[in-house]
Amino acid sequence: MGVSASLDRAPPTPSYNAIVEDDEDEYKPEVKEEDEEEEQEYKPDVKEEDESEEELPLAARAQQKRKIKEEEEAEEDSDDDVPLTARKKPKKEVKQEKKSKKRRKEESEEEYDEEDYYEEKKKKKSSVSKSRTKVEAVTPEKKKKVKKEDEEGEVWKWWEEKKENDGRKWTFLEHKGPIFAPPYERLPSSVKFTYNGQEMKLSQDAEEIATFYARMIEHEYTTKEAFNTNFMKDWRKGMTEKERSIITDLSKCDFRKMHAYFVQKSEERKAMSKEEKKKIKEENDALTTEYGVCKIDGHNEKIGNFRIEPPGLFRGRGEHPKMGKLKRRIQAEDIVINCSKDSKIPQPPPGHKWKEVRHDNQVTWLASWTENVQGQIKYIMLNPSSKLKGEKDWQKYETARKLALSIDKIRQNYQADWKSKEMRIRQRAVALYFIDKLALRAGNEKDEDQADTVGCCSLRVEHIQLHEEKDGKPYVVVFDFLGKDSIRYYNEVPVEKRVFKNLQLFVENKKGTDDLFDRLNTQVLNKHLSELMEGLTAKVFRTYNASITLQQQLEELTDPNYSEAEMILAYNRANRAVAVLCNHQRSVPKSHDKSMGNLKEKIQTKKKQVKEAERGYKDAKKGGESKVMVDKKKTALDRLKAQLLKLEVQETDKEENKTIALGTSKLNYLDPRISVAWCKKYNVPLEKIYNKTQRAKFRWAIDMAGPDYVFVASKKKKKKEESDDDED
DNA sequence: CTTAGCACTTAGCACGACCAGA
DNA sequence: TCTGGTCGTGCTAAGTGCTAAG
Repeated sequence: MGVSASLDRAPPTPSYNAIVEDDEDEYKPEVKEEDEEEEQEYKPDVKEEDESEEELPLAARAQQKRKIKEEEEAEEDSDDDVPLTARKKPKKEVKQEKKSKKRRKEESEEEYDEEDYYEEKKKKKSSVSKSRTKVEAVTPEKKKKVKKEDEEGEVWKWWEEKKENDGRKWTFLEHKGPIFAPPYERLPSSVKFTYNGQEMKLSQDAEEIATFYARMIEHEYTTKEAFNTNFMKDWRKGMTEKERSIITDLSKCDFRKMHAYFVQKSEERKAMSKEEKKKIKEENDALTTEYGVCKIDGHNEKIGNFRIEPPGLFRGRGEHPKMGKLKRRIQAEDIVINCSKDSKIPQPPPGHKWKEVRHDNQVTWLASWTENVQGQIKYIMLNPSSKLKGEKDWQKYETARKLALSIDKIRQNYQADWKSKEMRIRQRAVALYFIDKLALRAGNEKDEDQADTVGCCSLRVEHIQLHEEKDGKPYVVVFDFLGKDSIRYYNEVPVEKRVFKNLQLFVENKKGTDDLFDRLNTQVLNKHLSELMEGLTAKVFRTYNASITLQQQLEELTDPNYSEAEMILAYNRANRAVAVLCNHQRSVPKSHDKSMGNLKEKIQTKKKQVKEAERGYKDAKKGGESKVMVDKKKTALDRLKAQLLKLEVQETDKEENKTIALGTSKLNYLDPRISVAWCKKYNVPLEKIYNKTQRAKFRWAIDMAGPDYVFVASKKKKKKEESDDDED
C-alpha cells in the first residue's frame, strides 16, 4: 500500500489514497511566472516589490514605495486587494440573551438513506479489520461481554472497530443529567458585614454576591479597577431597593469578617478526621458513579464535567474587560438536555423543568446552557478517555501525519508566494511561514469585549520589530505580543531576507495599532490551506510541528545505555523543546526557590557522602582488607554515586522546567504513539511518562503503537513501509 | 459574501490528596 | 505523626474552525 501503509490503521480520516509521493503534484501552487534566479524578480506593474531594488538606499526605496502605495490607495475600491478590515462592519452589539432558533434537523435523522451504503461498507471491511480482542474473539455474545467489561473497567477497543463517516456521533445516549451547584447557605448572623462602619444585614441575594467578593479579597483581582467596577454594578443589581440606596461605594464595604469566616471554614474542613473525610469522599464517589457516567452505544463511558458551574465572579485572564461580573446561578430552566429519544430522560430537580430536551445525535454534548457573562454556550461532554473524544484525537494526529507528506510542497509553495505580485498572497505566505516555523496560533478576530490578545493573522504592527541586524544576525524579527490566555510571546527570529522585506512592506504607512496582515484573516488562510490538502487548517501545523519535534528530539537525545532516570530526563527535554516551541508557560511555582535550595543542599550532602565512601573504598583496597569487604564498599560507593546522579538530573530538570509547562503539549499536541513507541523501544515504564489519567486518554495509542511506530518516516525511507505495520 | 452561532479543542491555575523525609 | 512539597485533577476560560443565517 506504499506510502500510506503506516497510516492504514487509520480509519478516521477518509481517502488516504490521495496522498502519494512527496513530489507528486497534488495541488496547484498558483505561483505565477516563477522566476528561476533569485534576483530576477517578477515585476508587478503597479505594486512595489522588494528584491530588485537592492541597490537603492533604504530610505529612497521607502519613499518610492510610499508613493506607489498612495497611488494604489487612490484606486483601491476598484480592485480586490483591499484590506479586509475595510470591509468589516462595526462591532455588533453585545447580545446577552439571544433567542436561539430551535429548528434542528434532529427529528429527521433517524433514517438515513446512506445507511445501507455504510452497512455494506462495514460488512466488507469488518472481515478484515474486525478485532481479535480476546474478549470478543471468544464469545459471539458481545452484548453480555460488554456489560461485564465496563463494570470491571475493562477496555472498549473502539479503535479496532470500523468507523462510520456519517455525521452521526451516537445512536444511543442515556444519562442522568447534570449536578447542580448546592443552594446558597446563609451566613451565620455572627458574621457581620459593615458599610461605612455601620453593621448591615444583607438580603439573601446581596449577601450571596457579597460572599463571592469576600472570598477573593486577598486576590490581586480585587485591586483592579475593572474588576471592582463590574462587580459593584452587578452586585447592586442583586440588592434590594434599600440596600442599593445605601451601598454605593465599594471602598466603604468591609468584607473582612466574611472572608475570615470562609478561611475558618476551610481550615475546619482540613482538620476533619479521617472518618469524616472518608465519608465525604464516599458520598462524592457515589454521585460520580450515578451522574459521572453515561450509557452510549452499548458502553458505559465517563462524563467530563457533569457538575454545573457554580455562581461566582467571572475571572477572565489578562486585562479582561468583563472581570468581576457576576456569573449567575444556573437552574434546570437554563439547561438543554441532549439524549436518545428512547433513553430514560433525566429528571430535573423537583419543581423544575428543563429548558428543552432534544435528541440531536449530530453532536457529542449531553447538556448545555448559555452563560450570562459572555453569552457563550457551555457544554457537558464526555471524558477524554471516551471513544468520541479519542477518535477525534486520533484523527487529529492522522491529519498531522498526512500534512507531513505534503509539507515540502507546501513550504515551497509559500516561499514562492513571498514573491507574488498580489499583496494578499504575500501576506498569506508570510503568515503561513510564521505559523509553520514558529507554531503560532491562527489568530481569529476577537470582539472588543474580550482581553486584547492576538494570534498570527491578528498580529498588529506594534507586535513586531524589524531589525536589519541584531546581535550579529541579519534580518531579525522580534515578536512581542500577548497570545491565548494573555501569555506573552517573545521571540527574536532571524528570517529569510524575502520575508523581512515583505514585512517592511506590510508595515509601511501603518500605525502600530493597524493589522500587520490587513488582507488576511483565518477564514481566508484556512480556505487556502484546505485547497492544499484536505482537512488542512492552521492549527494542524502546530500539531504537526510539535509531534515531529518530539520524534526528532527523542531520536537525538536518547542513548540506549541510559539509566531510567536519564531516559526520563531525555524525554522531558524532548517534551520541553515542544513546550518551548508552542510557548506553553506557567507561573513559577511558589515554592520553586525554596525547593530548589533544598535540592541543592541534598546534593551537597550526597557529594560529601560520595567522597567519604570513595576514601573508605580506597583505604580498604590499600589496607588489604578482605575481598568481600572491598567489594561491599565498592557497591556502596556505586549506589551513592547513582543517587547523586539522580539528584543532579532532578535539579537540571527542575530548573529547566521552572517556567515551562509540559502538560499542555503532552496532552494536546504530541502524538501519543510516539511516546508509547519510545517507551517500548527503550524499556521505559510507561507510567513514568503518562500518569493514570493520561494513560486512560491514550489507551488507543498504547494499544496500537509498537516499538517501531513512527509519526513520520524520515525522508526518503518511505518505500519500506511493510515493516512499519504497528500491529500490537 | 460577511457575520453570528455553535461545537469542540486547548489552556493555565487552584486546590486537595498523597507522599517522602524530619 | 507531622510537615512541606509535588502531583493529579477539576475547573472553566479562551482559543479554533465550520456552517447557517442575513
